Amino acid sequence: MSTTNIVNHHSLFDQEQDHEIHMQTGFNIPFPSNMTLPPLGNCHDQSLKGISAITPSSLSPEAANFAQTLLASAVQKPRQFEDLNDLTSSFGGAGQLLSLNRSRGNSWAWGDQVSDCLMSKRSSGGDDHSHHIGVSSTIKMKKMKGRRKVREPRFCFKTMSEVDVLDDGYKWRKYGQKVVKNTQHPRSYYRCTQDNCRVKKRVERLAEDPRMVITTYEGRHAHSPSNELEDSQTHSELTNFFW
DNA sequence: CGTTTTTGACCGGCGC
DNA sequence: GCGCCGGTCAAAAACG
Repeated sequence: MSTTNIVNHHSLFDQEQDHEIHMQTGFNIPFPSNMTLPPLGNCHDQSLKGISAITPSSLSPEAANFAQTLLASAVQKPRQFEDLNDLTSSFGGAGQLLSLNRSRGNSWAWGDQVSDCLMSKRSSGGDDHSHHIGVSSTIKMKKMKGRRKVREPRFCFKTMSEVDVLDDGYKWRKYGQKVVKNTQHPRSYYRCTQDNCRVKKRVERLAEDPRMVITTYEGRHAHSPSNELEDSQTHSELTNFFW
């Protein structure tokens, strides 16, 4: 991952919006200066609706963190991305973040619209290889009875990678694996090992192209990644910028 | 021996 | 209401 030179990152937004984002998300959001607006990518995969990023190779931790931060921010502040149908950024180093794109509405970010997506998906019928991201808001329903459902913001991105689990700087514990219909590859479920951190992520391979990995994050970390990087100090300035 | 993975059971939502 | 399906639990196994 050595030197992911994300120098020159300047915000696409004005300072006021930057500040607002920072207030909302608690994150500083650096935007690469070479971001462009590619044509709108069409993803037929329902699970990719919402926000997704396409990467040609495995993500460097920095790039993955950037993707998380940026996308989480987009989930939080969908309106600010309204003008930007897509975002494209590229990284040097280990991984390249080709494009970040979102479909209108941030469908997967907000629970109200999830059902709509499900219905439209179901109605499409046929041999669509799409598979939805299930409604998982009923966490611990039995234990906490009268607790209201809370929809955590989530986002996903697609990566060309040989390894399933991308190193994003966080520690994850696998808690489940499931074979989803019409796919030959199982879907894995991970939870952040940090105490009191309920962030989950799921990893699966794209049925159409097994070389592609779809990583879906749900929730946002309320802590820094617990990396055991030896030279974390040298990268700390970069890391701190992200987190 | 503490932590993580594996894996079938279980649960709730949804369509029929 | 029933069955399918995806998500989670949890006990046992595997790991280091």
